[in-house]
Amino acid sequence: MPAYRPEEIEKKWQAHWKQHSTFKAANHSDKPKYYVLDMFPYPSGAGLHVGHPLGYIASDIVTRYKRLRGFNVLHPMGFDSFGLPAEQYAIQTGQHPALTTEKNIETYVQQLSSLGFSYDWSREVRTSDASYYKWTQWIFLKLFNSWYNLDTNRAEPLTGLTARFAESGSAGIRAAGDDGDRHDFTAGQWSMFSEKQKLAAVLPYRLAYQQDTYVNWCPGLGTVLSNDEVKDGLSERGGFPVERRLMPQWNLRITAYADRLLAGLDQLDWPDAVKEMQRNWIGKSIGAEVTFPVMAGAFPASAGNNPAAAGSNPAETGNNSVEAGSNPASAGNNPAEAGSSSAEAIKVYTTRVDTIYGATFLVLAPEHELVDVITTPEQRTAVDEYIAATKRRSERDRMTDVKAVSGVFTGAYAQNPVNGAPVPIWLADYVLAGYGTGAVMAVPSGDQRDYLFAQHFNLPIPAISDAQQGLDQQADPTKEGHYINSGIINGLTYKEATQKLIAFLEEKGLGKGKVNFRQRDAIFGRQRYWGEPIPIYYKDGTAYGIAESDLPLVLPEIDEYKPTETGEPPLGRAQDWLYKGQYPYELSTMPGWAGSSWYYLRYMDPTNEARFVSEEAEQYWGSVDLYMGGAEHATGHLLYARFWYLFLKDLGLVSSGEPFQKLINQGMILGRSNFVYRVNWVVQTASREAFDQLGTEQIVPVIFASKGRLQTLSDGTPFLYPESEDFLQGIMEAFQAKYPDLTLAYRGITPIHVDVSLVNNDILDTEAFMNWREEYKNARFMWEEDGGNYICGVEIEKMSKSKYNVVNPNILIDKYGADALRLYEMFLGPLEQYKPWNTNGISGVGGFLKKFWRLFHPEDGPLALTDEPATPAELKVLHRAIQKAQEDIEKFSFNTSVSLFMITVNELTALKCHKRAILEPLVLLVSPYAPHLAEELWQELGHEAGSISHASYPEFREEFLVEDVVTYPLAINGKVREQMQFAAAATAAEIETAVLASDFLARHGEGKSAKKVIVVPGRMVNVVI
RNA sequence: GCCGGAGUGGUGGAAUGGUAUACACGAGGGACUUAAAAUCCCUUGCCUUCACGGGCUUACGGGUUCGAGUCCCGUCUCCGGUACCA
Repeated sequence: MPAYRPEEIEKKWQAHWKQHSTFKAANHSDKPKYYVLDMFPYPSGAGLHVGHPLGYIASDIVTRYKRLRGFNVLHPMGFDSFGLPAEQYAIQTGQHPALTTEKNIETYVQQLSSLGFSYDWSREVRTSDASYYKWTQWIFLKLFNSWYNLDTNRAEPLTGLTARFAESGSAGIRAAGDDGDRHDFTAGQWSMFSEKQKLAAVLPYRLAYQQDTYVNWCPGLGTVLSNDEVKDGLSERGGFPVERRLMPQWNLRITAYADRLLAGLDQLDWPDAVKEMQRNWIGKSIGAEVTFPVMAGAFPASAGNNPAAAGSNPAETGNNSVEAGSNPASAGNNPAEAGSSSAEAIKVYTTRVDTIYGATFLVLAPEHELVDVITTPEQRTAVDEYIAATKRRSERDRMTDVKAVSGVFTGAYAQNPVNGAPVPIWLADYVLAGYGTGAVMAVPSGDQRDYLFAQHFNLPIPAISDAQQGLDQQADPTKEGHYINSGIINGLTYKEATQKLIAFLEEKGLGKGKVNFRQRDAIFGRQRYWGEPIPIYYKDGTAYGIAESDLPLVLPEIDEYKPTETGEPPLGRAQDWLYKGQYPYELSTMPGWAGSSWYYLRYMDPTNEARFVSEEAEQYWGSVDLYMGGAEHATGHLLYARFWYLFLKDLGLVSSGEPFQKLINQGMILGRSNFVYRVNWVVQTASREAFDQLGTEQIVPVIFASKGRLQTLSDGTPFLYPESEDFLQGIMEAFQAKYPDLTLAYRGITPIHVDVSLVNNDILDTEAFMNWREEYKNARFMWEEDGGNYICGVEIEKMSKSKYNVVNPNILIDKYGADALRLYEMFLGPLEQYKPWNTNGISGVGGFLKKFWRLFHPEDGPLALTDEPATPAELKVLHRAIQKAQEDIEKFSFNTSVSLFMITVNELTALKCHKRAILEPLVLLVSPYAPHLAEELWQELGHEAGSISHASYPEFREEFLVEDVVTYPLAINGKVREQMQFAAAATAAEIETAVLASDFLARHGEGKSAKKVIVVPGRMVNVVI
């Protein structure tokens, strides 16, 4: 083969690999194992753009490198093939989502194959295949039939729990979850329960449980969404508004694992950013739960509509008062006498129990269950109105409107448990029903939100610490100093006070230390069609798991993919879809993250029909050694997958501690958008008649101004240079001549995205542009003043179809080859960094590949290598390359490896080296990056076809790098002035003597003498004067 | 606000505390060619000088050090995440 022809050799080797299953991995081997995993894609209709393969290329390089280093590597690929877009498309077109999905997967497989990835395709999984989701459903049933025992700190089968119920009732059982949902019973009562009652009693213990839950309901999509599927109050897919709604939902008790998910992060080799995001998401906080008893009876201060209006107005004692008397109890009407304790009590959660003496009011979430009970008749109307108003405000409003203070007084008072002071109870939507107890003790001097609230409603803001400052301006949450106005903790420090208060509250039974998590249980149902059916049926209104032997529960065919007329999920349309012919199935399906939470396990043993993965395969492959994927999955997929893994581990079904040992987030490749600048016109008619006469013809000239014709204001508004406006004058005059009844006026410039394929080096192909859009076919251009080109504007944005900046890898592969594309994507910059795409640079790596080829095929002739022994200079080039290529790949620095290869080839070209002894090892070095080229050359070198994939990496030998002579930079006070050569063996003292003996100082020392000489052996010499 | 990360030529970027700007793109000049493509050679951080050379430069201001793009303190800007979380 003469010249380098990627289009020929790449097809040849891709076919060879496929035919010979070159990359098939065995589940048994004497070699050490290595598992390289890519986050599997959702097969969208748009196919891959150049940004998608970045991570796949990097992981493929590691895979091929590890094979050369003697590992048995598992490197699979599959498809996360359940999902919303296929279903939305199905609703519009009636086409079954399975068909679109199948078609899209075909495109993906074709695109991935054309990049030369070394996947073991025999292990491909698809989450929408019944043979796969059978096991997703099976894991769900395991969750359904398990509970979390806090005494053993792990999940256990439900059978153990019911056995304990039968023996000793519910007493003494500590289970993860909310005890408030459960009821106490004795063994005797349990034995008297009906089956239905037993199941109802067990339900709140299950790890997969059904409960009325506040959900993110998205009317636009007709389904609920998880928190990580909602961005800024809109659905991530489609951008529809999302609202809060109370609905019965399936949940997974991920909160049982919060502590273990948090602790496990410490051992993982993951990016700090991702670990930190997971920590924040789990949101562990250590604090205390404190009980404030509600005061019963008509309370004098509640006579008015607002406590501030009543005679005992606490605010009158001063917003900034530091007197103990700022407590309403000391005001005129002493409520402590009027009210006595009632049966009700409000539990608050606080991380700052030390500030409790500064708690001058309580705030409940509007959804709090006691609101109805405690609201006084006088306040009833105001409270009802406030609750209604809160409901009307969508989640979105609440988020964009954070600063606005709103709230309402309930008329009720509670008693501060540490000093008996009555504190008014308010409602406000800044308190969230879903966190802590849904109630807070407000400490306006220590918390800014409480401060703003107190200020707005004129409530007192007493200081509680001698270190607090600026309370007339804002809250001061300091933990420094000593407490004041604080009863039993006066004079104490933060630590002392916290301990003393918790002890005091625990003794009185009014509080206890408590750990809280921000994380909620994961809502597991979606009211959609294209997902795994939840394997639950209903008998007499009670949920039962279907028998494992009846799995998979196959997704039924339906006529339309929309909700039913009665508002049930699409599965409600399925005809005769009943368990055992009589019991209705659960109609919601699993969320998108169900199938992706365990797919990496299925790859280990993808066709096993008896088990989700065989014990042997699971134990052989263990956990994933390298997981490559996008940072957008930091708190979704990566958390859920860890949760499922810990659960499976509790049941003894998997053997490692964590599923993904090392994680790398490849950075996003951004698009480089091009803009043209259209001149805007306004046409004014003299009369209505003049306008009517025009008809429909296009009369406004379409003019585009080149970038050099524009200036941009600091806010980004573009406008024409005045001299360029003269250009428009002629056009306006010509227009005037043609349409005397009309006037044409210039009204600024609008930048418009232009397809990047019509642009080269920011120069617009104006011919192609005019053919691009019908309305541009008569466009005129204001060229650059000098060159006569049309220069486009540039912006770096996310790649997307609507911005016309998507670059299709297929086109680049056709033009430059897959090896060039692989190299170029790696060459762009550090893997983890966000970086813009610029197709222009690819010619550089294209040139490199040709040069590399010419080392073997001089003048693009036939293979012509000599068997001459290599010179020291050539060996040095080779072994430096071996050393550095290894180092770079081990630290995932692929961009520097590519430039290393370029330097190496440049140097060998300069040395006119065509020696087998040098070039054969070089083929191995390059093979992970440019596998097709390497295969071709390897075969030409006389090796068996395809054998390079399992050859051995060349061995680095230090001795070839040893130099006899080292060139040292000589510096004066850190500034390099000259170079000098020394024998490699020279000692620091010898070098110092030689430098001082030379005329170096005389020439650069400004007549001063050396104070000190620093010699760094092998590095440099610095003379201090 | 809080938590991460990043600021180096016209551009993407390189640099275990030790010669800043490797490698590549782009640009300019030249060779080959009827021409173009392809290929090859030279120049290319800024200022100064006919030249040799000299000075300056890693967002900005300080500091540590014989020596700082790299470490420390402060400021600014950009990107990502997250938030009435009590």
